[in-house]
Amino acid sequence: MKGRVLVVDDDAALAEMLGIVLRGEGFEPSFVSDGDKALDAFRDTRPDLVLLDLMLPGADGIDVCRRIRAESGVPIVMLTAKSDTIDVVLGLESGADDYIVKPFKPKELVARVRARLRRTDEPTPEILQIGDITIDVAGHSVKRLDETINLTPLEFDLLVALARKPRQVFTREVLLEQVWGYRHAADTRLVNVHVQRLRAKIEKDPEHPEIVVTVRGVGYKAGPA
Amino acid sequence: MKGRVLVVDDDAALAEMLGIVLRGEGFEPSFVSDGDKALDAFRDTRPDLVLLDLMLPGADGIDVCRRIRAESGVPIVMLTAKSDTIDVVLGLESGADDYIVKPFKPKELVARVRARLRRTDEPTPEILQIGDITIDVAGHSVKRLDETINLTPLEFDLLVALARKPRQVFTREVLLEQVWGYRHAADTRLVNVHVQRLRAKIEKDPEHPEIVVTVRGVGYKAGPA
DNA sequence: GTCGCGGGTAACCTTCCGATAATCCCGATA
DNA sequence: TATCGGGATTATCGGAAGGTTACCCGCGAC
Repeated sequence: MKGRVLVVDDDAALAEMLGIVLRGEGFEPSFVSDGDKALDAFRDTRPDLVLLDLMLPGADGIDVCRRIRAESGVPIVMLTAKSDTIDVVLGLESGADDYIVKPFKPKELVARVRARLRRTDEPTPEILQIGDITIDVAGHSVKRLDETINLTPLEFDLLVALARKPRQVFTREVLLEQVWGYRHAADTRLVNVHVQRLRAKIEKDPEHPEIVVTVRGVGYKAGPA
Repeated sequence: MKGRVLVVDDDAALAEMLGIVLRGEGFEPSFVSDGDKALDAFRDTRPDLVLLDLMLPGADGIDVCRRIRAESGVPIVMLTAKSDTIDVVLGLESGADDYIVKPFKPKELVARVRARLRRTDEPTPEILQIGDITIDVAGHSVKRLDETINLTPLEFDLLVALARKPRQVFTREVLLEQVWGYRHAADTRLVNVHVQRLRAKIEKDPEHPEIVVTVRGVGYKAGPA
């Protein structure tokens, strides 16, 4: 079973206890005490599960939870000081999968961690990033800085095809084959039309595209440079 | 101690014996003989432990085990006809917690069942939250801000299936398989109707759904964005 | 029996999307 | 500046996808 667990908590004594318990059960814990550093730590360690204290210095637990959830579907278990209903609701709304009220029995914690890990045999959801556009492939959702953008199925597929290999140029023929499934298409101008529609929705300034860029004489690519 | 035990076995004589033994020890057994019906029975009875025969008509034991494990951390004890190593390995890999080789002594079975139940420090109450809808899976209850909403079993299963992976899109085919158990269904419009009925009950404004959202050309998902 | 309820089937309506085609724009080159 | 080619833009139409409603069937309660 996978076992990397990131513990985000500023209580040193508690963190030490968690370390002993988790290691004893075969997990590999890593630790960070500051909310602001949690996201960096998450990116570095890519844990299989996050244990997150609600009360933190720096960014608070709910904020951290949302940020992690924005870029990963990793299981998140919240630690809360008391059974405050509001906290619980907020925690779940912000994307946590479970919560444990302090004080808790080590066995209970381990049981919940195991339970969460068991149902995460799927790889973490695929999130693509181009400029300030974020794409959640499994959720078929596209955002610019938390602002949801509505794309048609075709527009979405087109964007994903480009974004999966950023900076690589795709000819119209290749796009027609990958996105439309047309082989040996004669007329490729169809691509132009849909690139245009896509730009109208996702570009800040459609006159000067930064997400889907034209490479004259060749085709299109995602991102600059 | 909790004691609901679901027995999945097609051997009527064995099932009867198990029933007598389990009842005699204070458990509440329920029975299903067909692998295909096991998952439905599991969802209906919400047992505290599952006794699962490896050889079954319909879906086989390993398949059933995986499906149950996909939606619950309930302890699963396998019954195997002979000490076939491959079967044992497969069984444990598919998520079973223990196995017993037939023929076995009733006392041994009871001992293992007790051991497994002891180790289940109360199953984590699975609470799902989508918008202002709260779902208590074990309690089969759905609320909007302390207001109880009455759902039919099918509607409930549909909602839970979606809510277990918020923001992830499910195609109608997948929903038909997960919720209805239909495999390779031809006509998927059935899903539309029940999504519609579900929305009428749980959405504040069914015209503009926020809990169960359509993703055109793909399917449905729980929650926004 | 019959009443009510849950669930499946089907018909109809509405909305939306994607392909085609026609036109415009712009930059490069002579 | 005239011309040409590649790309951008816009309008329109047919069809597909989803929503909505009505009806039917089966089953359990009474």
